[in-house]
Amino acid sequence: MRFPLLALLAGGPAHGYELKQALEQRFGSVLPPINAGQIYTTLSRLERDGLVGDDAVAQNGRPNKRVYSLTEAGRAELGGWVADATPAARLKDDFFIKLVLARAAGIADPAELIARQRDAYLQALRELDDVALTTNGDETAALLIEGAALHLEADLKWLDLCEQRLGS
Amino acid sequence: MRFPLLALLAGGPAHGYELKQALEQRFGSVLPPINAGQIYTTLSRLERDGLVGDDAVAQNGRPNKRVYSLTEAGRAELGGWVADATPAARLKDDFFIKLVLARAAGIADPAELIARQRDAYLQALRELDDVALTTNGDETAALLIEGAALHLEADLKWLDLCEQRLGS
DNA sequence: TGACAAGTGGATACTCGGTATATATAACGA
DNA sequence: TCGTTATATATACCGAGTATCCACTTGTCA
Repeated sequence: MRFPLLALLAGGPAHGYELKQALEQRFGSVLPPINAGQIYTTLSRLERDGLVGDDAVAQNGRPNKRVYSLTEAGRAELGGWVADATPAARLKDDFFIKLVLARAAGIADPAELIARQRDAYLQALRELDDVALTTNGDETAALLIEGAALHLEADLKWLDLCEQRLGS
Repeated sequence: MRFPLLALLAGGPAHGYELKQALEQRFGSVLPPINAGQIYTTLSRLERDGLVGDDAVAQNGRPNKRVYSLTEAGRAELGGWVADATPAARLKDDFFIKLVLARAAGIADPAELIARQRDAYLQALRELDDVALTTNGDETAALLIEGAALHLEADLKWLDLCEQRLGS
C-alpha cells in the first residue's frame, strides 16, 4: 500500500479520500474494494517515516482535511521502487502445502484433493470470463483479468504435474 | 500457518519445536526458514480457539515442554480445510500496479519497466534451475520448483501482453 | 580442559496489511 | 423530512511475519 500511495502523490498533493477514489477508479472494477482505514493508517506511517508531509486544511463545520504531499525523501523512495524490479516470490503455494501435509497425515486422498482443486480453478476461470464481459473498454481491468487467467492456467498445468508424480 | 500446524498434529501430539522441525524437513530445502516465534504464537491462538489442547511436560532443569494435541473441534476444522478447495485469489499483482501507476504519474517509461521486469523473471527462472540441481531426489522440492517455474512463465507471457496493449 | 558453537525449547515485542466500525457533516431524492 | 449516499477521517483489532531474547544441553575442537 505504501508505494501505490506515493505514486499517486507524485501527481500532486491529495488527501486520503481522494487517494482512495483514485485507486478505486483505476482498479475498482476488478480488485476488491479498498478499506478507507488502511489509506489513513498507511499515510500516517508514511508521514512518520518522513516520506510525505501533511497540511491541514480547515473546512467549515467538517473536521479538517489533511492534504498530503511527497517530500524529497518520499520522491527518492518512490524512484527506487520504480527503478527496481518487483521480486518474483511465489514459491510457497497454499494448495501444495495442503496436498503434502494431508497426504502425510493420511487424512485425504491426494487424487481427490487434486480433482477438487482442478474444479475450483476451472470455475475461477469461468468467473473471470464473466467479469471480463462486464469491463467494456477498461484496458487495465482487461489486462488484470488476463493475467489472472494465465496464472490459473499455470496452476492447472501444475496440478497435472502433481498428479503424475504422486501417482507413480 | 494455522492449518499446516493442525495437519501436523493430526499425526499425533507434538510440541512446538517438533512442529518446526517437521515443517523444515518437508519444505526447508526450498522455502525460507521458519521463524520459531510464529509457531508458538500460532499454537497459542489455536489453543485460545479450542482447536488444540496443551499438556505441560516437566523436564529436569529446563522449562516445561508444552505438548499440543488436536481437539475434536480442531479435527473438524482441519477436515473442513482439507475438504474445501484452496481459493485461487491472484488478481492483484504488484508489478502491474506499479506499471499502471508509474505510467499515470509520468515517472517511468512503461516499456523500460516491462523490460526490467522481464530480466528479473528470467533471472529468477535461472535461479530456480540452480536450486533444482541441489535438491536430488526430493520430490516435494522438485514439484514446488516446477510450480514456481510455471508461474514465472505465466508472468513472462503476461508481460508480453502488457507490452502489446500499452504499445498500441 | 576449557571455550565456543550448535541444538533444544520457548517467549515477547513489534511491524505491516487488512477488516470492522465509529464519527461528523453535506447533498439529494422520495 | 427522512433515509441514503457521499465526503472525510480515525480507532481498535487480528493474523502473518520478523527480530530478539532467554535458558539449558550437547558436541567439538584447540
